[in-house]
Amino acid sequence: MPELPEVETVRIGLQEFLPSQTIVSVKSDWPKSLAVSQAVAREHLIGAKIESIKRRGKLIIMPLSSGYSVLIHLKMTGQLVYRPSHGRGFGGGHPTSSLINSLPDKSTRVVFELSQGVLFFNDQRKFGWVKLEPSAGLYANNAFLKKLGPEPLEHSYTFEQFAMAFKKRSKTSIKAALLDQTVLAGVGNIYADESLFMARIHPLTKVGNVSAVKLRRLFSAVREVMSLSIKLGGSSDRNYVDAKGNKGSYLKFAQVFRKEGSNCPNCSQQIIKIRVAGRGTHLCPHCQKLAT
DNA sequence: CACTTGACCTGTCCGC
DNA sequence: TGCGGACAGGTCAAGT
Repeated sequence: MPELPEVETVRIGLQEFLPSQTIVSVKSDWPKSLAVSQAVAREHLIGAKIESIKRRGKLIIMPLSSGYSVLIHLKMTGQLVYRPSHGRGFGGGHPTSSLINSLPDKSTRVVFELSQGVLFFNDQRKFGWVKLEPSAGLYANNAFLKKLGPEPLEHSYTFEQFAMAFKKRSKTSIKAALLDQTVLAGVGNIYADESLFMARIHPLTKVGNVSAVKLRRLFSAVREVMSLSIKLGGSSDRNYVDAKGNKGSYLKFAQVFRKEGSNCPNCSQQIIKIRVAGRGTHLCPHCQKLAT
């Protein structure tokens, strides 16, 4: 479920509470969720201090004082929810409008007991994972990180980089290329569909058949759509919540995603759902014509 | 090599 | 109400 805007929203939430806290204990009941041996955990995880919360693509990275970093991938249904210890609320006197009432629950896979609270990693489908790797050379050594394409929201990211990466995928569909994390990092199914609609490109269009003008429009659309979603706290279908357990509201503003059967906001023809690159894909067949 | 498909899991929804 | 099958926002291994 979580794509770049959701993971960034989680990161922002964790950043508020976790840095400088010490990890007291870590427990897991599903080995694949916590891919860290007991010995390594004892040596480099327990007793270490969390220094900061970073994000790369859809991956959360927490550098520790031990010289190791905790890596967390939420995949489809992962949640990272922080609960402060008794007497240490979220502050401001506001009640926490959390949608998750009591934790742990039946999808809790990993529990991090911290010096001032508890961090829960919940994951209904068990696709997500927590790993621990040395911080030195992490971005060059980690198999996932070293293949990851550029961050689309970095100011330094240019259209030329974007176009260059797509050029190498000229025979595949534009949607498959957008979802390819080695082309650019962080786009998933929701933002692929929304970006392609905004750029008026049919998802099945071969990359090589997308005009320069439309490719430039797509570059802007990806950044616009994901920036807006971060402002709105991401997209919540049924699983996604942020670090406090709150849902995001982006889907209220979605133009085509899960809108099949309703009218296109641009031309009022019916939005349809098809299958592209093995994924449910939403588009307006009138606004997004297949270029050949 | 580029590209596509199935597997990893649980839960929900839809049609019979 | 019960049951089978399709499907769900991600990524990797294995296939063509």
